[in-house]
Parts: sequence; structure tokens; C-alpha cells
Amino acid sequence: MARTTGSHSGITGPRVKEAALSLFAQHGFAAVSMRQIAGEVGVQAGALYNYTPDKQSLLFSLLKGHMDDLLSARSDQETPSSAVDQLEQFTKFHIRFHLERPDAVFISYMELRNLSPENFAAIEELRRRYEAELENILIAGRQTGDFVVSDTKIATLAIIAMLTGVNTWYRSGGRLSLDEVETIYWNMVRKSVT
Amino acid sequence: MARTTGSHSGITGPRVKEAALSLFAQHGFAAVSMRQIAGEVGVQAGALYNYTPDKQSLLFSLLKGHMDDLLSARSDQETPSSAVDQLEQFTKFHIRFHLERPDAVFISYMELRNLSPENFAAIEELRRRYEAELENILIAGRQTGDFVVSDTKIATLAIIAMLTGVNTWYRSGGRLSLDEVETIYWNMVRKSVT
DNA sequence: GCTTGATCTGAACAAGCGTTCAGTTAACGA
DNA sequence: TCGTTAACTGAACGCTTGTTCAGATCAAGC
Repeated sequence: MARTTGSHSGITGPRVKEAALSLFAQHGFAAVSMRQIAGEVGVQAGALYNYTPDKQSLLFSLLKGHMDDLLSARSDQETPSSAVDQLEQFTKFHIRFHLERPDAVFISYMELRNLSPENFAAIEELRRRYEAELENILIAGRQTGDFVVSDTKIATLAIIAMLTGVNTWYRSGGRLSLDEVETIYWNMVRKSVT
Repeated sequence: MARTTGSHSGITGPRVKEAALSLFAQHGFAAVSMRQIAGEVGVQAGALYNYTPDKQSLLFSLLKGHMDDLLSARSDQETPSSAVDQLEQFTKFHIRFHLERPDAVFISYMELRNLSPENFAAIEELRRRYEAELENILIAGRQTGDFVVSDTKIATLAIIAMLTGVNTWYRSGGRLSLDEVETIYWNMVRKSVT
């Protein structure tokens, strides 16, 4: 057994993923070559295959990691008691989490079609699980009379689309602070379901 | 002058665009080869260059055509007098127009990064012009007291993101009719700004 | 029926693709 | 200090890419 401490594998591995994430987000999965990724890491293309069996698996590991992070961060939060507070928490959590990792969000929406069917199904399952979090809030709030929603499934998708849309225009250091953005969107979300 | 009537150019040209639109939407611009497009049309790859100077221009012509159609269809409508009616008209127009051409909508959002800088700027200008239509409605409605909106620019982007999100899940023949979808979204939009 | 020229074929071009692998390098445990 | 082996290089593999172009095809105008 050689090269435990001081080995590059613990460094190069993450760097491969970072480079792939950034390049896939910029140019798209199909438009990025393994040689480009290797160049970004400062290594030859062949070396990448110490860290991924192939290009497709590299993409999947990025999307899977992103969804795992999302669900894990979400479940780390404690649940407020009222449905309205839960919705506010969800709204602000979603905006903040997604704005913190725009590249991962971008490829998670854009590169699903480049996944093999099994890999695609795995990601979709995680996405459904996340969406269910929001829908359950809407269902509970409707039952208590806090919300007026004709179709909770569609309202869920509409809200998530609206919130994720922040990523298309928000730039930190711009006209609005993150807090202001959260407040504006929360007001719109709240009103749309009450 | 030969081959005016009966010429294939009036037929093959549109077929190239249709095939390209469909394939780009399915697999992405970078993942589709000129030979695939040609195969779909029933022609050799070289023949495509009678209809486009290169692959990049083909993509641009699709996006440009889509945005022109959008603005033209929008301006064909007559303007209701009240801001609320205008917003309802815009909401339903947007949903219907976008659901009618999901492929064009998809690549218009996904393949912008594959445009050259000048082509990108041209498309962005058209998009801004469309978004201004909605923002002007919100501005007018706020002035009359019909709407309560803290930031019209963000509200514009939020609403458009929400509406365009329909394309990710709506399938005709599904649980909901187009009319029902329009109503549900219109209710959410209306409430979110009042 | 002949000429014309738009339309298309089929082969070719250089470049780049994902992936493999024998061989080199160098850090670790002993 | 030495042997081991993870990490990496560099070249090669067969294949695909966008694009070009000389030549074949064939409907239309005279």
C-alpha cells in the first residue's frame, strides 16, 4: 500500500468533478471533451479514467451528488409548526440553495437527456421526492384553510419553476441583495396560494 | 432558370429546419450531427449546405424564427382596456403559444450558449422586447392601483418563469385540458400581483 | 429535344472524439 | 534504502465530426 498521505488521488478526484461541472454548465455535456476537462485539471485525458469509468458516469455522479446535497440540506432544517411558516421556509431555502450552486442547477435541468435510462430514473426519483416536500406543505395548508389551491400538484410545479427561475438573472453584487430577492419572491408565492 | 415549380428547394428547406428543430430539442445542438439531420430529411449531408451556410446559422435561424413568431403573434392581439384584462390575456397567450411549440421553446432556452456573441445578442434583444410587454402591463396596473408589485422587473421574470414551466410537465390528453391549465395559472398569477 | 442550372450524391479532408494501455514516475511502508 | 504500487503520461485505436467539391441528375424554359 503506497501513497495514502500525500497521494494526489484525494485532490485530483474532486478537481475532476469541479472542472467537469463548470465546463458542462458553460458549454454543455456533449460539447465538452475529456481532453478539455483534463486540461483544466492539468493532467492528461487518460488520467481521468482513474476517477470515472466513463464520461456518462461522470455526468451522473454530478447530478446525483447535487440531488443528494439538496435533499440532505433540506432535511437538516427543523419544521416550523404552521403551514405558512413552512412555505416561507421552503421558499427561502430553495432560492438560497439554488443560487449558491448555479452550475449544478443548470446541468441538472439541461443534461437530463444525456443520462442513460436507469440513471435518468434515479435522478427523477430524487426530484420527485423534493417536489413532494413542497406539495405536502400545500396540502396541509389547504386542509387547515391557510391556502387556497385548486390543484396542489400544479401549484407545486408552478412555484418551483418560478423560484428556480431566479438563477437565470440573479447575480450577486447586483441591484438586489439575496435577502431582498427572498422577500420579493416570498410575497409573490404567499399571495399566489392564499 | 430551371426548377422553379416542382423544385425541391421549397420542400427540402423547411424539412431541414423541422428535422433540425426536432433533433436539437431531443439530443441537444452539440450532440446532433449534420448527417443525422440529413438522414431525417432523406438526403446526404452535403445537400444541407444548400440551405444553411453552416450548423451554427441553422441553429440561429431556428431561434430567430421562433422569437419573430412570438412577437408577431403577440402583436396580432388587440389590447384590452384594463390592466387586469391585459394580464389575463398575456398569461393565457403565453401558455398557449408556448405549449404549441415545445421543441422551439426548449432549444430557445437551452441552446443560447451555442450561439455566437452577435447571434446571442440578437436573440436576447427580442426576448427583452417580449418581457417588456409584460412589465408594461404590471407598471400600468400598479399605477392604477390594480396591482401591488414591489419590483416590476423581478415580478416579470418570476411570472414568465412560472408560465414557461408549464412546458416541462404538460402533455395534451393528460389529466387537465389546456383551458383548465390556463385558468389555474391565471388564478395564481392574478393573486401573486394583487 | 436541347440547354441550363438548381439540386443532390458520394467521396474526401483534416481534426477531434472517447477510451485503452504499456510504460514512466514518485511517494509511501518497511 | 529499497521494493511496491497508486498515479500519471503519451501514444495509439477506430470512429465521427463539420465542411468542401467535382461530378451526376433531372425538371423547366426555349
